[in-house]
Amino acid sequence: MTVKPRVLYWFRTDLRLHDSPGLKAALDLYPEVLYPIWTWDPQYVYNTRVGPNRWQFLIDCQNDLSTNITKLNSKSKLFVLREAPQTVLPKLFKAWRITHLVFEKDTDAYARDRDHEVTNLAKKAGITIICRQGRNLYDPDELVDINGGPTMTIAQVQSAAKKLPAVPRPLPAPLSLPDPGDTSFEIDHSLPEPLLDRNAGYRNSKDSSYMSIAGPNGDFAVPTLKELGITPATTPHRGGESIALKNLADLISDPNYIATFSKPESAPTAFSPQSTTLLSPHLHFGSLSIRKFYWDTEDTIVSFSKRHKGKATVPPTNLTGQLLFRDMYFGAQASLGHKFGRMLDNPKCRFIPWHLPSIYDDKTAYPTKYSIDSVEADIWFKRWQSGTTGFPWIDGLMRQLRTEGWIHHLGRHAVACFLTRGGCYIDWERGAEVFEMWLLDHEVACNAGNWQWLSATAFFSQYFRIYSPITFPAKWDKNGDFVRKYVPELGKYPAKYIYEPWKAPIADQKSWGCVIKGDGLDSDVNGLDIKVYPKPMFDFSERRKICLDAMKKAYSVHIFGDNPEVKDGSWQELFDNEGEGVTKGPVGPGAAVHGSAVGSFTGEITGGDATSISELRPPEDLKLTAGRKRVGGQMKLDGMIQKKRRL
DNA sequence: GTCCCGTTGCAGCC
DNA sequence: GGCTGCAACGGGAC
Repeated sequence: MTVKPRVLYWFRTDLRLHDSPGLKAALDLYPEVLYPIWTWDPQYVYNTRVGPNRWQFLIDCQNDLSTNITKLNSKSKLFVLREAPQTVLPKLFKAWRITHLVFEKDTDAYARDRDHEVTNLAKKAGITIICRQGRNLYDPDELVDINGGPTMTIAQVQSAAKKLPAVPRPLPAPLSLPDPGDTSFEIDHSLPEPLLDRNAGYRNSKDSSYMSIAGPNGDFAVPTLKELGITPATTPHRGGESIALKNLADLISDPNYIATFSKPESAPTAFSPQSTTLLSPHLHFGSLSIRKFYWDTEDTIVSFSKRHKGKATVPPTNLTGQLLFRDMYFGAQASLGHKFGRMLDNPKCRFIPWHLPSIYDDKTAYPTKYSIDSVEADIWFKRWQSGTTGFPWIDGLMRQLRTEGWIHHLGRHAVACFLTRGGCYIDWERGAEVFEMWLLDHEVACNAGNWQWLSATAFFSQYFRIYSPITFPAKWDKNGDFVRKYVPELGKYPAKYIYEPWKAPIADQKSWGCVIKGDGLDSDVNGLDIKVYPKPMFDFSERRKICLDAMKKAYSVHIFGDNPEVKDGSWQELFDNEGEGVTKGPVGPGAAVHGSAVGSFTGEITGGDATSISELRPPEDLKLTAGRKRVGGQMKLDGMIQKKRRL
């Protein structure tokens, strides 16, 4: 007599019912019972840099999926387990007499480690594992095999794709699901190791209910932000398969938009509506299938092309091309693993002696802190993060990112170029950490890849192409509507001064209700009803020149993350910094410290509370690491007096 | 070795 | 809106 399969379907990055190759494989087993589960690991919840907006988006996705599962089977729903998969799954195998564990392939470096461990545990328990690829157009591992290494150009992806099977058509959502079995169980709850709580800045209470495996009511319900003790989300963008499919359908109903889309020509200043699809968060959480996106788009393009010969755009600038870039970054990560997410050991990432370099953990080689080689650079970094650089375009973008969790791709270019090779000369890993915390659509591979691209450390090398925070936005938005929306204190400024308000005469500034003054810490002027917007934190053209020279030098040295000089510190001898030392900070690239040695101070990325635009806090709120205090006209920094720079 | 190209720069000129 | 010079990179095709 054959035993009917009892299946655990483990949802991870596929929070949907449509086009789920994994779910189809599970149903094809004709199981006796099927438990749709999600494991929510407290260790991950506390230790991963994630702001309230992304948690909320995930919770939206889970709630929507749970509702949709119940529609297929009134006894079923998404069973959320609040324990690490590595510990809870073996217990479930036993308690629920499971025969099969089914999940979707995940090539993220950390996910591979986790899945490897889970697979071994399942094997030990005699469980059959079924794993299907549904996260990318092409299986990243196959892409890498065909390419013969990490995919570093879009041409490599396109050429490898030609040799791979066509992208499969999306699968329909199932019409019914088998019953879940008896969900009662008696197992010991494994509490996580002492928690680091990287998101303490977002947490307004220490929850205890969270620490129960099946939730406070024992019903495996999706947790709420309140249960997680996290401040409410501020983003208007909401998650879930239902919303994703509706948004996609709305876009597809405009074939002209779909077929003539060209990313470089889409305005980064557009909001309400934005100029791109804003479907990336759904691709990240899997509430939208990439194959559904691809084929709905491709079919629309083909049909449009028949009617309008030569008018449709093509990859890589068109919509399907955007998906190829996603696969390119996944391919790079699939090949390079953990080291793709950082400079150290990364053979493709150029070494550049940025300010605020990472201090890598000796054991894991992960950056845990950063070295404050230049106090001024740390202040620039915090001002960048908080949207108080004094450059309205940069600040508007960072405030949009912080409150809404999404900014246009070219906006990301602008702020990333500004932080790294085109302004502050700060380590791209600092920027990537902030994006990781705040972006709804944060994808490890795409984030690390794009930051390396923009910092011209990998993928891209024309470092002399620098985005101006003044002329670039003006090209799209002469009137500065974007700035008026996200930097409302400048709302009354005329278009002439909207991107460089410091050039306006003081009397005019006053009459427009906002004076350009200080460094972002000032909140009012003599208690009058006049707002304050900071002076630019540096002379952009001066910094541009300094960065260009420094990049030229770094390119001539030509060493990468896996060069021994990077690890042993002897890279310093290769860089002739002509006196621009560790503590000279204010101008020029600092002689950064990597590996063992540590600068005068160390910093850590912390979350600020995401509030509405009008309530955004100054950079102090983001906990200036070096403990900045106002002392007269000077900044006191843990005993060091740093003369304030004036333009 | 040379040439051409690379999803998304800028300023000045016409 | 399109062109060129800027000072100039790396990889691949030939």
